[in-house]
Amino acid sequence: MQGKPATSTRQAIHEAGSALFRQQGYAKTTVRQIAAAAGSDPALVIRHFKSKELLFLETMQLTIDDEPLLGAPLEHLGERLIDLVIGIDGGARGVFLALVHGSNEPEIHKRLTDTHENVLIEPLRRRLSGPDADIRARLAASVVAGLLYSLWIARDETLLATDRTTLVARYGALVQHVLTPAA
Amino acid sequence: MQGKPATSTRQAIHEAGSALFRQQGYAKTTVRQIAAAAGSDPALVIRHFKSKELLFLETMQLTIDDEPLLGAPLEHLGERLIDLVIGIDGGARGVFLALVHGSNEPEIHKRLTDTHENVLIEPLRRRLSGPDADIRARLAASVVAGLLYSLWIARDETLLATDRTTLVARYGALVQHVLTPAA
DNA sequence: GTCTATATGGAGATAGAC
DNA sequence: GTCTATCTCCATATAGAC
Repeated sequence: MQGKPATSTRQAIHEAGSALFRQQGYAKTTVRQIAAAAGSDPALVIRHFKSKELLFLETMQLTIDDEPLLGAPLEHLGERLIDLVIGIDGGARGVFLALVHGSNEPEIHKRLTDTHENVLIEPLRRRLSGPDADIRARLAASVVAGLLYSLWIARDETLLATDRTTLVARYGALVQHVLTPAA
Repeated sequence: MQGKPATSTRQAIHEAGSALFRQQGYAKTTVRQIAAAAGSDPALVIRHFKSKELLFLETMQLTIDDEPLLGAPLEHLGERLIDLVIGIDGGARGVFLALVHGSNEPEIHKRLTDTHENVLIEPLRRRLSGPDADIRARLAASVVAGLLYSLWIARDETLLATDRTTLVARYGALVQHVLTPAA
């Protein structure tokens, strides 16, 4: 593995790190494992990314595709968001869990907080108006995060086995309820 | 520290471990730190508790005082629960966070799942009736967990700074909404 | 850019004298 | 029951030859 161009090695490390962090989390993943999985060695990992933590922060990023939310009618925003969130693929779920489990580390915690703000709160707030738009967006984000907590962190087997349509309808109605300003 | 009775040493280790796990989490707390804080040594920690993990599981336990919930009128259950949960003291909060952060470890994850079931879901289900009592209790537990997530895990500064009464009223109404059977 | 070898500093757990 | 000394294993990160 000597003649490999730099960009390839860097990318191989990036991909190996991303996969291992998602599967095992920050603490249990070692620089040696990443190097082995990338067909490289520990020194290269550090040389390319400065430290294990920086590699983690570079690979563990979550974004959301706004469009389904921006395009949805206001009165179906709750259902739409829950549908989006339940449909999140395994990769993004791994990133979320890695951030949560690793958030003992201050830098990782900061990333988790920013992600909560950018992925959940901000897209909602953009669709709301009125004096308490901000607090309503934050409360709704809490409710959505609660579902993620139950499904992925605590792993409530009953909810995991519940029909998706039911969950979207019932939980979505709840989110809708916080989003709607008091009459 | 030679003449100390066994029960004292054991208890000192128990207390030191409990405090350190709550403050620093599982991964960052070492057996050596626990021993030092207890005025003892690493060998005694293992001798008394078999392993670091078993000491963690023995010290990191959460329970809830049911009475305020059992005594509350059904139509104020939501508010009552949110009031209870927001008032949780720093010690219990530390235990919760240690369980969440440590839940990469299978045994710790099991403890977190059990705690979710026993502390949130079960007390609610006991107050509900009807065919979908179970699912309503689980959805309500999700909503409550969402608040814990926002306040303690993601640490939404705006929500943390929000007046307790407002939070109890608004978020409690939401919980109440899931708890109430569809008309 | 790459990789071998190593520096440096821990960790959890155990053996065995007191 | 207690503690000293140590075993064994592993980590992140770096130095320096190619």
